[in-house]
Amino acid sequence: MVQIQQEREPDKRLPAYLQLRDRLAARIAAGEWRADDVLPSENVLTRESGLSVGTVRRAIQQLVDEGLLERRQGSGTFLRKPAFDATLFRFFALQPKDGKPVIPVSRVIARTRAKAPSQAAQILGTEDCIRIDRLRVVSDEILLSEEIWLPNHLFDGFDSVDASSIGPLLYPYYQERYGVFVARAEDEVSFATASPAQAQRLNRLPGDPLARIERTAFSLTGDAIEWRVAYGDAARFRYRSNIT
Amino acid sequence: MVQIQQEREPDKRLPAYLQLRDRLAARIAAGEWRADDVLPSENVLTRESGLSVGTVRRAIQQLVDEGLLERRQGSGTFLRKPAFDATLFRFFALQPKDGKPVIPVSRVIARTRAKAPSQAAQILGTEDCIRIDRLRVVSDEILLSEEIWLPNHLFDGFDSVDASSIGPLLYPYYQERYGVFVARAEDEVSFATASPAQAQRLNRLPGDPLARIERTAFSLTGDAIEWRVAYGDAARFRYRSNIT
DNA sequence: GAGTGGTCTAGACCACTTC
DNA sequence: AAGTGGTCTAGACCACTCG
Repeated sequence: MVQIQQEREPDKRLPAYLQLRDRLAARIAAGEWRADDVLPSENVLTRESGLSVGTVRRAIQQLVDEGLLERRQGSGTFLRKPAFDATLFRFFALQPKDGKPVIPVSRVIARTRAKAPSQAAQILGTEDCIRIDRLRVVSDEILLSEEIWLPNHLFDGFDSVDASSIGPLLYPYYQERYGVFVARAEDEVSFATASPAQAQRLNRLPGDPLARIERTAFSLTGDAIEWRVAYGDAARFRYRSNIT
Repeated sequence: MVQIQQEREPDKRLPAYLQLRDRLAARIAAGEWRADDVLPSENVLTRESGLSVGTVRRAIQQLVDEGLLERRQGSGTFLRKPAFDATLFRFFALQPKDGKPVIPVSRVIARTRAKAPSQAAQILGTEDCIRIDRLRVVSDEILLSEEIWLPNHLFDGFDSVDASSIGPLLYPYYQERYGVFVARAEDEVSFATASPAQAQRLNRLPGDPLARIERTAFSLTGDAIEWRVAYGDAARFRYRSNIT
């Protein structure tokens, strides 16, 4: 039932530091370490790999830059918990200004195996998908209505696992149960008006302005592994980003 | 009239590679090289600085990561043109899907020396500012209405320079005329409805839905040097970003 | 004090661009 | 062929954390 996402064989033509990065990424995806675990030290990796410290450091730094690892001088290199499932919500106005982001409760409405809409199918590379409909709720107030599409071949059986075992954040769950590690995502924000169905779900009126957040999530190998679209009250919406 | 932004003296307690990065950043801000110019090679910088190649490379890599420089194997290290003044517009729906972003024409409405609103004053660290009001127009269609605040002490005389000499992009102009190099920016997207004045400017109706983009731009030294807020038709608005 | 990561050296060799 | 950046080595010493 559960299947592990295959990491591609490290390409021998790639520089050594990238090959090591890929091997480490594969071990992370395979669940060898849990969030906040210490990875082997530079010394150990140097011996294991037969490379010099500098090269090992470069492979590790690569994964730090990708946001997967965190280094602490004097203590070690740690696996970071993937936290950006929560980032959608940091951007809503009701979040406390400076405190930790509140993670909304999930209320799953439906999970079905279904044919993905063409946009999702094109991005995910298959029509055979699992669809999840859920609401995100903070203190009894409905914040967001989400529709999530997953390729069935990676998440076989997701439509029938016990809902209570899933929890409010999906990305850690993807990793634990399916070995699919979400490394980065692309968001597109736009504005829309509520359809009657959306209005009912969000406890608003048809025609009310909504913020629309469309997201594609990518694995460590760069493959799209989830497509979702979320709607919420435009008036309370706030989205921050950095440009370089 | 024109004054160059002072780069802070490199802190001797900082690692050598960061001190070199700061010195290079200061030379870039001072206008020593223009966009697409070649910077001195690793070899030259190694001799000049008395550091080893590895350390010099690290300083350069830092500036590459910050988006300022670009390295091309076999030819050299080049100064990139700051291009993200145009990024606001890449996100509007009327942009060609895959082509190069269209840079809208600027129509400056007013430039005045004025007291900044409290938010801008707090971010910029002064109330004594220059305010610029302008429209951004693509093929005779009004896309955005912008209000830009600059600290007067950095941009002395900006309210009275010849408007025709400025051009559609401000950031290159800041660098050329005032030695202020915009290194990064923070955007915040939210939703609003048009006031009568905004509606008139944007050729829309009062109460119409608008996208609001608020931006703070930072110099190489990390100081906020511009605050702006822009409004445009919500229906055509589209904003993309990457999460890691 | 032992172990960790952070900085730095002084080279080597390779791949690529340019003339 | 000369010059550039890209990769890699095999160390050194330092700053920090933790038991």
